Amino acid sequence: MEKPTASPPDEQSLDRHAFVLERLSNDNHRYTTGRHRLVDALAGSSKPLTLPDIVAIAPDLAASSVYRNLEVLEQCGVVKRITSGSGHAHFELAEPLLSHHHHLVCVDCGEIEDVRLDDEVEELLDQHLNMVATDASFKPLRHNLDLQGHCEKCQDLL
Amino acid sequence: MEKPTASPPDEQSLDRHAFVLERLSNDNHRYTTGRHRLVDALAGSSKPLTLPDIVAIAPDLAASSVYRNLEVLEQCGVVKRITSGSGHAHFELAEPLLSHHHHLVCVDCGEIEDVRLDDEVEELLDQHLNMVATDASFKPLRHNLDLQGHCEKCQDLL
DNA sequence: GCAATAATGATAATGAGTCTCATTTATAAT
DNA sequence: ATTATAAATGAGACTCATTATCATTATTGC
Repeated sequence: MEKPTASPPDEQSLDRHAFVLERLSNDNHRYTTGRHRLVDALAGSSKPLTLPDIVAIAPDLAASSVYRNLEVLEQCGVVKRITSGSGHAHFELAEPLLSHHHHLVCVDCGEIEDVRLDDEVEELLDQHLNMVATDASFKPLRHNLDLQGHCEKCQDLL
Repeated sequence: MEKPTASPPDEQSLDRHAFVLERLSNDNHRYTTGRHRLVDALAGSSKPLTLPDIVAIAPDLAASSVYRNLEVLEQCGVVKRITSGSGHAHFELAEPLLSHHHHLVCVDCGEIEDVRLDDEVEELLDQHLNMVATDASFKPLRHNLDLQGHCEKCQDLL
């Protein structure tokens, strides 16, 4: 066989997998097919996914392995965990793989959507956050900003 | 006896309790001594508290009742729940009782501290968030912003 | 005071996430 | 290639924060 991959490896996914491989290797981890599939599932979605979402997309992945791998990938900086409180955590690709953005969190159904802010706003925000962090002797790593409210779907259900 | 309260009821706490009473009454709930104690515990701390924190401060409160009352108070808009992912949720008084602020979340020990941003930054942020929400047909209720990093205490442990 | 109703608290139940461990798979060395 | 070494897998047991249950107790309206 030549290359009967289900999804043709476009340039983007090549870059992505190269990046993931490097991050994993740096920490003496292997880029197994299970992890590959997990990354593909996350990359294939425009929204952050829960564990049931992931298993629904890739039913042959074992839940326990997915949880373990999400943790490994999170520590390597490949995956970001979003804990909005209601039930399951959500997961998405981390910042170098997905550009910096924030979330619209629906308080009704728990779904999460991505949004991006203007660079100038983001920059101003960062400056001020660094200021207040310094005042508190706090060493900042990253910031999270989310907007809670009602998503379009849940507004219709009224 | 006249007024042998442990903490003398200053003006602030009178206001606070009047506010809580109104919010509870509006929803046909009673402002019992247990709920009073819970509000006092939250009001007496400069940081958001976990359930173990609360029970440590007021050991005569039953955990199950505290959880139940936190939920009731949350729905009445008196308490705000903060879920940072690591173990216990944190709780603090909600916005009308505590001025608008954000959080420094320590990724090592999980402690949460309050920070306030300049009004102008906050306003600009709100404007932009409303804009992107409108674009996504999303009805915003509130925003959360937190800075993750290492708190002063945990930096010393290196 | 006397219903009617809500709150309490001890305990059981839930469920998302983690741990275990025997088996499988991938890397490294010879 | 073959083996030796180490990591990954997957099924299920387990944890533990949070919720639900329910009999008892407290509070409010009449």
